[in-house]
Amino acid sequence: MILSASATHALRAVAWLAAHERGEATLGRDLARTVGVPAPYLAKVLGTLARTGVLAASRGVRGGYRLARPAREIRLMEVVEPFEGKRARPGCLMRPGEPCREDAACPAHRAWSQVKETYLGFLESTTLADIRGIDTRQAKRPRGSRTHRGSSRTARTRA
Amino acid sequence: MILSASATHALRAVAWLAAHERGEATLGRDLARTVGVPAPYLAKVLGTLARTGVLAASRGVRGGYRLARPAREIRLMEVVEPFEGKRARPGCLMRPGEPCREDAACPAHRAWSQVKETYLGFLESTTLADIRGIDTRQAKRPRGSRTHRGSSRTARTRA
DNA sequence: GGCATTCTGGACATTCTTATCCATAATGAC
DNA sequence: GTCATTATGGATAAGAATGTCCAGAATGCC
Repeated sequence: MILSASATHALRAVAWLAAHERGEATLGRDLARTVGVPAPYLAKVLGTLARTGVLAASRGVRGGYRLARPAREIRLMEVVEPFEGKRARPGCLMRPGEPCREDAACPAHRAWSQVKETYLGFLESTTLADIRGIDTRQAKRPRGSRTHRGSSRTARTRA
Repeated sequence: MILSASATHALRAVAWLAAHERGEATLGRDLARTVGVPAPYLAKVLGTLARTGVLAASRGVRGGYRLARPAREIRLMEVVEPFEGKRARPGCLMRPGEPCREDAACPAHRAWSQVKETYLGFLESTTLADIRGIDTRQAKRPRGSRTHRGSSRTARTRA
C-alpha cells in the first residue's frame, strides 16, 4: 500500500477528474461513488485538496469540483503530501526524523537512498496527465469482505 | 519515514544485536536504552521478533535476547513484515488490495512498478550483516522536542 | 427575496497504532 | 527448594487515522 487511505482516495478522485475533464464541475457525491469511498469522508479530502489549490470548488446548483489547473501541471506529490505528512518525504532508515548521514555509509545506505530517490522521483515527476489513462473505479467487492486487516501484528494472539 | 515506528524500532534493535554479537545475551532494557525507545514497548516488539524466529530469547539471570541465526541469514523483510503487515508488500497504486493489472498500462504504471521493485528488492536482499556498520543509537533529543507531528493533515484548522 | 443545491466546518464515533502497567512464568544460582 | 532475575502475556490508556453526522454558508435560479 505505502500510501495512506486518504492519500489514495485523493489520488483516485483527482485522477478521475483528470480523465473526464469537461466543461461542467463534478459533484462530490458522484466522485465518491466512482471512487468507492463514503461520500462524507471524501468531502473532507476534497476540501483539503481545494484549500491546497489542486481543486477548484464551487457551490450551488451547477457547482462541484474541477481541477484548479491543467492536468499536466499538477504533480502527484502535490496531491499526496497534505495527507502523507512527513511520510511523503522519507528520511534516514534507522533514525527517522534525522537526514541520512553520508558519513555513516554502509551498503544499506546506498540501497536505501535509491529506494527514497525512486519513490520521491515518482511523486515529483509524474503528473495527473500521466495518470489520465487509469481506470479509477473501485472493483465491486465480494459483498461484505472487510479487506481482512490486522492478522499479523504485534497485538496478535498467536502466530 | 515509510516504515512504521514499530518496524523501525525492530530494525534498530536487531541491527544493534548484529553489530555487537558476543557470547552473552543482551538485556531488553539495555536494547531499549541504546535504541532510545521506552522499554515496555520494545519488549512487545522483541517478543514478536522472538515468536517470528528472528531472535532467541532466554529468561533468568544471564538471559536476554540474541539473534536466532547468523546475521547474514536474516533479511530485513523478515524483521519488518510482522509490523508492517500489508504495507510491507505494496500493491497497485490506485486500487490498493488488488494486484497491478498490466492491461491497465499507463506511463505511471511502469514508474510505480519500479518504485515497488526497488522497495521490495531492498527489504528482500539486504541482510543484517549489510547493516552491521550502522550506528543505531538514538541521537540525544533537544529535551522535550516531541518530534513535531500532525501539522498539515486533513483535520488541520487553517493551512 | 425565497428556495433548492452544493460545498464547508465542527463535533463526534470508531479503529489502529503506540505506549504503559502489572502479574506471572521460566531460568539459573545458591 | 528458594530466590533474584528476566522475558511473557493481558488489560488498559493515549493519540492518530479513518469515517459519520449535521448545521451553516455560498451560489444560482425563480
